[in-house]
Amino acid sequence: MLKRTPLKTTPAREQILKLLQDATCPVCYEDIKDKISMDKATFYRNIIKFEEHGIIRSLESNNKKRYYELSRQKAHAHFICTKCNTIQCINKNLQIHLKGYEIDDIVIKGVCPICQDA
Amino acid sequence: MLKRTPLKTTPAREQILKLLQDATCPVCYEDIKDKISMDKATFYRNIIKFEEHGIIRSLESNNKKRYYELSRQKAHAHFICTKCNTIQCINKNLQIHLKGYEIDDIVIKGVCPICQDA
DNA sequence: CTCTATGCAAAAACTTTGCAGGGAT
DNA sequence: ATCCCTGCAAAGTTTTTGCATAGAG
Repeated sequence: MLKRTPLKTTPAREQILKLLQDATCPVCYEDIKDKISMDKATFYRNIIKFEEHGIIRSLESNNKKRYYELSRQKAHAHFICTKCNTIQCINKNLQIHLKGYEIDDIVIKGVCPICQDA
Repeated sequence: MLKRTPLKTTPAREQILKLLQDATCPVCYEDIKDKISMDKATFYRNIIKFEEHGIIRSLESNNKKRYYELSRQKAHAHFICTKCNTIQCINKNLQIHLKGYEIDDIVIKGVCPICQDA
């Protein structure tokens, strides 16, 4: 992934990308900070670089945090539970067209089945 | 709006609700701070109360800010431009069903026509 | 060897909280 | 008279920046 960009390959970058690769849903810094060995400044600086080069996409939950995923994954919608703040990927094909608008992501907000039971 | 709740009617609350009523799209604190005469703590505390009582809904743009609108308005989708961070209301009827999920809002992210030209 | 990347600490941006005083019912 | 509401200042949370050093190509 890095080879196609001017970004140098470093242990920090490999760690971040490996974790994103293994993740089944978008993750935020807090989710992975114990699994990586680098300063938060390094993490965020690399995240910015990755976004600039289209390696990852980001979205924000309603808990103030920003979540990241590899953009290599096929474009898909996301469901954010406003109770537990988890983000799930929706693989159902949702076609939405808005004349003149470029659509990059669809975020559905609501309450997930688990939180509805509680 | 306030009469149906245990919340007392105060000048601060009336100002906030009036501004939300006049707004054509969701607004954040910064958008209206010059148009209201109250401390930001009062603003945010009232926002929280309004949400608790279902008077308003909120959503976050990708600029860290939270945006608010009256929930009295018919439910509708929102388009967030990731370039200029504006939020527009989409009145087109988008029906999305996800078994077991309660859907409260649909947020479409992308690039608006104006930013595409630039 | 050069320029990019990193760590640490401090700052920034937005929102929340503590506390004492004021106001609605 | 009782609680709810408000302003001010300070703290909290997540992300960003400055600066000196380390490391990749």
